[in-house]
Amino acid sequence: MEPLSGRKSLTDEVHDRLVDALCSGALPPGTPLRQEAIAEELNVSRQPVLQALGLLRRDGLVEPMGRRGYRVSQVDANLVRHVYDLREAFDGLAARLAAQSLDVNRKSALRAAIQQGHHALGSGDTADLVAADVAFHQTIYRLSGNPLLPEASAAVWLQIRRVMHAYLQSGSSRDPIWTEHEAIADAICAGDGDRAQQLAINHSNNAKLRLISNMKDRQTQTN
Amino acid sequence: MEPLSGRKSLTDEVHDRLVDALCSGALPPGTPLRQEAIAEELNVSRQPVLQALGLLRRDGLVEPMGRRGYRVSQVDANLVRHVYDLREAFDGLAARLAAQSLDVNRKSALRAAIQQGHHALGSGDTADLVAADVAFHQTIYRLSGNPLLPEASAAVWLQIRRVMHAYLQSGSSRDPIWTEHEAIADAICAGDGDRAQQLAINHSNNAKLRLISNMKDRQTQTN
DNA sequence: CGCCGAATTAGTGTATACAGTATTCCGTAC
DNA sequence: GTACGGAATACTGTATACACTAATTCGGCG
Repeated sequence: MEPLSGRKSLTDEVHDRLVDALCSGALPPGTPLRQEAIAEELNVSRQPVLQALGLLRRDGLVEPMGRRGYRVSQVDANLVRHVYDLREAFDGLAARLAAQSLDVNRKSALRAAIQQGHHALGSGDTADLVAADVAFHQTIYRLSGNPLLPEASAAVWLQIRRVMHAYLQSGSSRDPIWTEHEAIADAICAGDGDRAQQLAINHSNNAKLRLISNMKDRQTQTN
Repeated sequence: MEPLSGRKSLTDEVHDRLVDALCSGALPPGTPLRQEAIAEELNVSRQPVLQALGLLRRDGLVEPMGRRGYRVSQVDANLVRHVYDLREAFDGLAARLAAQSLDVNRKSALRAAIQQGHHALGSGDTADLVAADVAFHQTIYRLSGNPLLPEASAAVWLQIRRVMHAYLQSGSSRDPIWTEHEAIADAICAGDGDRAQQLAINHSNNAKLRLISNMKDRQTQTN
């Protein structure tokens, strides 16, 4: 039996809740965050909130404003570029390793993830779409067999969630993402590490370009 | 003027102190860690220690043992492989970006780092050698212009510090490292992104092989 | 002598209390 | 009317106190 360590600490729960709020746009960039208000909102003491905010600061989602509380950090095209440069490295590595792995049921795992993606495409719910995308890539990470990969990329993926949510919600095209996903999955199942890596890199690059272009459109739109 | 925010929190200071102790081998793998003892040792309350241990858990340097405290996490060849697979991705990206950057004084920065390395080689102190190696690669990270890179790779580099310290202390050859460093620096200064990336990848790969072989030697030696 | 179960203990995570500091606000001088 | 300086304020971060839980010990029973 596994140790059944499902009982998370309040700090982690607060962290998760804040992450969800930040990535879904419920707390847009610039929003001030005060520990006491959050603690009251979640019915916990300030202590777990303090720690969760410290983690979010490390994740780059939040920045301290002097001694006068925290603030949701801004997102600009430069940040997106840096985030996706890192993602390119993570995804490339993961795809290559996953293709080289000899996990027998990797095909079924990838197929299930793609299935979830098509389901989300059908529902059209933005949150579902983001969740399915994240799940697909986390699946590859898991198949890579490198247990450090998810943790190392966690902060980057939080930023990706935030940016992707805004992108998808703006009503941009959603299909190319999942056709690219299928190509990556095929290469992994075929055991072609080089091709999988290259496709993953291209996928990240395409996403980056789509996002930045979309951001500029939205920016000029609001001017 | 910069905000002069040099005054770090106690949590961060405790974290740094523990990191040093873990990476220098003062707290070898398996050592149990109790919050109260650490707090007393450092003359702080248990609160910053609790938070620092939480960070170390995320970094993978420490693991909780039930409700009976923490323990310094183990190091084995598999972990080293995973750590260096990730390092390969980080270093490759950083070297490529640094070569493409147009920072005018990157040459002097790299030269200074190599200078520090030669100085450490002369002194022969293990801690200095590790510090110089870390500083060299952090310099490349900084030159890459990607501000997320240091934070994203932080946990991996803590593991590297730990492993490298043990390796260098075992009296293994130290020169090849710095000749490889010079080659990487040359490629970056020449603006050859592809070559810099490939050299960085090879460097990481060589280090991985050296480390794993050394670990196996030491293991059979102690049997 | 070994095994089971209650009492003890050791150690964490959370809540509350405290202290300190940057920011704000306001009164005063110029 | 504006600039300066000091008091008030609004936060954070740290220390202490509390609660709870799993491991350990020890006594009774088979």
